[in-house]
Amino acid sequence: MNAIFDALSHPIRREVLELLKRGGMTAGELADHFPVSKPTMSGHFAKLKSAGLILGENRGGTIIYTLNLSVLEEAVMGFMNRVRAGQSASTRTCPPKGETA
Amino acid sequence: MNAIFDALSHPIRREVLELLKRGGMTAGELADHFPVSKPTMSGHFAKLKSAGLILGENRGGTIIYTLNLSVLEEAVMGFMNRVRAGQSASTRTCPPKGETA
DNA sequence: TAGCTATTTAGCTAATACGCTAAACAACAA
DNA sequence: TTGTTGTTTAGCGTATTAGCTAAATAGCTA
Repeated sequence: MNAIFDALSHPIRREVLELLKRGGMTAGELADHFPVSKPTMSGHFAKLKSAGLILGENRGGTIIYTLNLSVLEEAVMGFMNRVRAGQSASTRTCPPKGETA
Repeated sequence: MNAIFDALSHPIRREVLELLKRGGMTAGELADHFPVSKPTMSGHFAKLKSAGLILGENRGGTIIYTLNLSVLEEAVMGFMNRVRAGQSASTRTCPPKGETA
């Protein structure tokens, strides 16, 4: 939980997650999207990875990072549900089961 | 966006939001739930307030904080939708409109 | 082997964040 | 006015974070 929200607190790291939504990208490709050095980006990747939000696959010299969406979903939606618990239907994200949207 | 995710990065601040889900509480009531000093809690309230996540109403000497859920919803769900965009139906949070859950 | 590309690690600086105590401020009661 | 309660502000110490450059590591190609 903590590591995940910590990881989400930096705008570059949130944007990395967005870039990965369509599939894997190499560390270099990702780094090229941001105006900071590659070592700095490597630190951001490390934080995202240790939070479990991305996975790194080593493909001979280059590393392909992919989004681990389920971990993000579970942490963020779990928190939102805890904050919303007991709220009225008007603020629910989804309709109750068995009802039409 | 940034201020909101920054505010969410500290576990005490997330828990404050959860405590406020059922209604307003005074700064002192909130502070009593945590093992840190009141000045420290005051700093956490200030951060939550400047992010727009809570509102403080001054009722003669004591301050009542309330959750501003819509700001939290908009930021967090907005981000989740950006990260999910283009994902398959199996990972969607809600069923498409007009379908039964 | 050497050389090239991709990425991380090491080491540093500067800025930010979090905690504390003591003091200040505001509202109310005696 | 004095005291009491509730809360924030001021000031400080320490830890963490984010950025940099330079160097190290890993894998490929020739």
